[in-house]
Amino acid sequence: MEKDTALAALGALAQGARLDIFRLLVQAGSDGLPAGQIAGRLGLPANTLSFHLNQLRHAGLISFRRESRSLIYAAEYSAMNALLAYLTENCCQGNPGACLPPKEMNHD
Amino acid sequence: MEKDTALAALGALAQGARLDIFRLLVQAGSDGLPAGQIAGRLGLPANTLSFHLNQLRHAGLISFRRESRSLIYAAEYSAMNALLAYLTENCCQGNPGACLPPKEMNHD
DNA sequence: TCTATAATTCCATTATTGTGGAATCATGGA
DNA sequence: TCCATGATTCCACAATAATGGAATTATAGA
Repeated sequence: MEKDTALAALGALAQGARLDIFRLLVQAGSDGLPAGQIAGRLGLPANTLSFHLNQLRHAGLISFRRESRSLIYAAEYSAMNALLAYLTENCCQGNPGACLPPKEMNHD
Repeated sequence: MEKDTALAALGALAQGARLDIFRLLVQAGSDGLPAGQIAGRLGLPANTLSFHLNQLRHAGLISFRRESRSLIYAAEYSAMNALLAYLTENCCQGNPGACLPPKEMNHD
């Protein structure tokens, strides 16, 4: 991942309303949520929400699709995972056991 | 993790110089690096570096210890890991297989 | 085509943040 | 005690970001 991409993503997440929006979408899964529903759940004015959705979108953290009159936003998990990887890259002089939490196997 | 803590950490990382500093320390491991060496490697004026180290420290992402005339800074891995966990909390309606990368076992 | 709804864009105001020069503090050695 | 070194704090200026009112665009139904 490029540094600029990571910076854009971190900058997008470093704001209360946007962090809430992003986590809401992360939790919602790939079905996503229409803008109006996000505004309702978080109590944000439509234009303010729109501004923040744009920031998240430009940072590559969310995407949207139109469904009739609604725009449905969803988290971009690949961007999120790339960011997490960037932060921990080459940690501890290449000995990640020293700092990363023990990973578990998937159970599926 | 508290939202405010996550916001502080993200805000601290959402800046070019600080992202470089933090990643340098993550890579350096728990031995850490003296401020002067960080300044040298990243080409930052001492006072500017000091300002950024303070931001990272207040966000809980790094800590320091004195060793003679040097202050040695080191990444706080627990804070980093808590942040990563916060971002992915309850993802995909509790079905993380849908968005998180497959975890592997440690080999040690 | 007229109206209602969902959402966005434009704009001005306010607040926050980053930067580096100069002064200061802390430590250790002569 | 005096000096050199490593680092921080103080301060003012410049740049960037967040907010919400009003106007605008897109879609669908009567």
